[in-house]
Amino acid sequence: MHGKKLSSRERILLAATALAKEVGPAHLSLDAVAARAGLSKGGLLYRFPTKAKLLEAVVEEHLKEHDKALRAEEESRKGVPNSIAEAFLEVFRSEYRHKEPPPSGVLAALAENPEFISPIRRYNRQLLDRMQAQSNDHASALVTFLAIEGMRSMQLLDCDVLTDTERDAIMQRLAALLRGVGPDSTDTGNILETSGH
Amino acid sequence: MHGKKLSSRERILLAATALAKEVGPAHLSLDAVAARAGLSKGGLLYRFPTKAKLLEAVVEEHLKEHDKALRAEEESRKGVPNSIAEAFLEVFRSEYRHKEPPPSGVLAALAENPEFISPIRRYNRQLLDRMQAQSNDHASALVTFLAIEGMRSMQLLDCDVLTDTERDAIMQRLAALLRGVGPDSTDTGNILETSGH
DNA sequence: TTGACAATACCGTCCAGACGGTACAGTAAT
DNA sequence: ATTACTGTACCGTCTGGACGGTATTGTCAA
Repeated sequence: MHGKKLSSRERILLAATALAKEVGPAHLSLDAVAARAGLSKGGLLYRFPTKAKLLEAVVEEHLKEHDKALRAEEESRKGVPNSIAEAFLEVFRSEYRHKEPPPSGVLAALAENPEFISPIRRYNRQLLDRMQAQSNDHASALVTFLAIEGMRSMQLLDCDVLTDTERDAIMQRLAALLRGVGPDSTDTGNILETSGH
Repeated sequence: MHGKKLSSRERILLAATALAKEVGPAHLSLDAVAARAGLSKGGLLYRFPTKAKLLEAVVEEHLKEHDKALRAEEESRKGVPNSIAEAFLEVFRSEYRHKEPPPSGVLAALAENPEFISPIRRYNRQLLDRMQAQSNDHASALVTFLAIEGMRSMQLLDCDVLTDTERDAIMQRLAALLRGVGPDSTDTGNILETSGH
């Protein structure tokens, strides 16, 4: 197991996320975060001088972590068409397999001030651009992105209704979409070969 | 224009939703709702004895409205395969065309207490069951549901990154999926294995 | 017809507690 | 000396909600 000792910054960020889920995003208090992270309120405010800074860091950290995982998956697929969309799918699959909890801290940030999630908006837009730039079927890439965002959002909003079977079926169908199987695959059966222009 | 005479209940619910968006879901206060709805706090508390009851009503109202729109679309498609998924898609399209604001009140309810959205979870589960019960291609219905939920969630989370062109492309692709365009839709189990050739 | 009462739909005030943030003195390790 | 805190005390503000009062309308028996 990862019996690592965490930095206080990490402990604070984890505590914030855990508490946001437990008490509801609107009731995340600095006192509670400090207590949960195992330090005093003074110590917490030493690291993050305001609640806003703390929540910004929560969002930033989430983004950094997700990007790291995505780049890693991308690396192992260089050159393959739709590699980014496939990597995105795989990251979600992996998150799910490892039962990673939803980033409820992000929800707390949003609840506090909707502006706090604009880094995520920027990131997602860039991601979408990169996806489409190396895809020969924009619509499929888009649908994949959206369906996965849908699953992620459902988890984030504590509103997941899918069975494991359904989730598997979806992921398989998305993988098929990305490989060009599906509508008009009969007359464009050479997608894989003609991808490199 | 429309009828002007709204009941105080309606005014309150609308005020709550509008304010949740303006001040951030976590900062929705009874005082502000009362002021916006044009009555006193006492009056508000007369209609909704607690904040919890108010937020429950917000969620319930949202669900009722959505269900009404969905049933109407369904009605005009009786018997057609995938009619529910198609109706679901059409409801979203219509919401978007009419620029209906996202149900930010629901977000305030979630921020206050994640339990408040469990009616939505139940509703979505039932909807999914109904969708699949009259579909011959479960995976397509699921993907449609998810992609639309994805778009809806992005709007709700103030995180929409799609251009109008992209949204159109997605909806067209989803419509095609639902019509069963493409290869046989009976068994998609081993598509992955047969893709490399 | 009238007087008594009751239900509906609020208004205005007050308050205990929670929360974000400040201030500051002290400590232990580097 | 600096960094990274701890611990306590405190302040101003906001907020949910309780409470008592009020205006209007309706009901119904005498």
